[in-house]
Amino acid sequence: MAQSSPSPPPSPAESHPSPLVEPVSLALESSKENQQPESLGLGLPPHSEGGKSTPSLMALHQPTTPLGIQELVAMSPELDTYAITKKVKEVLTDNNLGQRLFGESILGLTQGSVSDLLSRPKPWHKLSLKGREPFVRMQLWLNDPHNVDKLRDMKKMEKKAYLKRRYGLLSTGSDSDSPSTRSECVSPALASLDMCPYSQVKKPRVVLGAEEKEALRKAYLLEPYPSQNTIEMLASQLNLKTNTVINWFHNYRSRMRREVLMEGLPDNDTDAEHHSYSPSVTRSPQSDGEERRLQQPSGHIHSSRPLSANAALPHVKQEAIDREDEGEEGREGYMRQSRVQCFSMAVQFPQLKSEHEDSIAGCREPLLDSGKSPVDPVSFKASSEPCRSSLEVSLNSPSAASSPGLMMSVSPVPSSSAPISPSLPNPPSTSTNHSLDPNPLPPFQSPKLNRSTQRRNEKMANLNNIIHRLERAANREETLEWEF
DNA sequence: TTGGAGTCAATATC
DNA sequence: GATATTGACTCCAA
Repeated sequence: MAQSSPSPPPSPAESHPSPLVEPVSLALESSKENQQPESLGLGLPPHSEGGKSTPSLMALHQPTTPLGIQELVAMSPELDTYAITKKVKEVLTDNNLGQRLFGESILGLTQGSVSDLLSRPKPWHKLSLKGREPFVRMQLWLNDPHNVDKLRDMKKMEKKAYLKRRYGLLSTGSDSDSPSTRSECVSPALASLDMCPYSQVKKPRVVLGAEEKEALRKAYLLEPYPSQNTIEMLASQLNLKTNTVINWFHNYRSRMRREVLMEGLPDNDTDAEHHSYSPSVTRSPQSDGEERRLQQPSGHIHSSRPLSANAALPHVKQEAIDREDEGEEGREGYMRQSRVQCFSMAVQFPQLKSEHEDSIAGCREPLLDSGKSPVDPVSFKASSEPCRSSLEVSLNSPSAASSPGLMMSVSPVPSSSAPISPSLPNPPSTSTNHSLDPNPLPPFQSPKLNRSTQRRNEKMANLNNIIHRLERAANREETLEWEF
């Protein structure tokens, strides 16, 4: 915090992420001095509420507003999170203002969170109320004509405070606003010297090695939702705590899900092509919602009842479209298409199976190349879910050739979880046996789109490979040994 | 109890 | 030094 006692955040009652990061009262406060009502609104899109001020916005114009940010969020019309983050980044960059300052002063978030938000904003409709809060704050801030000035002032004050602290002009205990203060205190060096009270509570951060991550990714490909048993085995094989493995799976699912949400964004400067989530290096084409809906109702997509292709695909398409979120036609349409395409490819799999009974070795390679192109985690649940409870995974490190030393023995249940329908109508611009072809599409798109498509297809191929293997195992009741 | 969402904060990278 | 990544954590809902 730049100020030792910034004015209280708009909603004192609600949770602030950290005592260290208390936002100033942002635009709410600014309304006291700049009574420019139209500039303080949330930037209502024309379609929302007829473009008129909502009660929340009206309240914003009153300095004594009793409304907290949560109320504002609850009453806020849909905001374009991408546009907001884009604009915020622009303003911050143009004015040489850092994410940390902005986050702590305006959003009440730490730098890492701000970075995350700015580079990977979720669509508004995918956000919880709490998740929308920062975007409302950003919008309010953007609408404040003096936003930059205020932030600059804070920057100056923060610098002053820092210098004072640094040169002992201020008692060290008097302000805890700067993260640097704390980080100094908890630096490993100090911690190890027991010079800091925090050292007694702070655990050293676990840093997973590349091999461990790789192994976890591969395990994830097999079981995105591993059983306790699997987790424990993974943990012991990798010499990690079970909690670490659990956390890793949580985080990975969550982050992959978010990557999926980013898929098909319009070409703002957070172009989906350019900020892929590193753990996966690539992204997945399906969303969480899709994942769930595909495994839902009467079961899974892997119905044991043979479905006619012609019946299945339109149904799936319709379902995907029906449940797809309203609005954002461009993005969503794009995502929709890829999801449907991916799904339809997945359902085609049984057909492929017969064509590639002996292709396990061949299939393995793309799977193992997960650093390059892991399968869509999100969609994977849909595909793997039926097998989930039936996958017995055992790890035998010594026998594995690759470095993490992991081997899984997969013993799926018999065919109740098995395959779906055979041939489906081919999605446009894909070939009939594309699922094992890493680059099935002709380069008919722009280089950027083409790369994206290729990547997506690789992922689809991987997904199908996995499904293929699971299906085979299920059908043959055989045990597959999956090498890591 | 489990999983998703959101976040912190240490660390890595630019 | 600023930003990105990521393991860990809290909260909440099912």
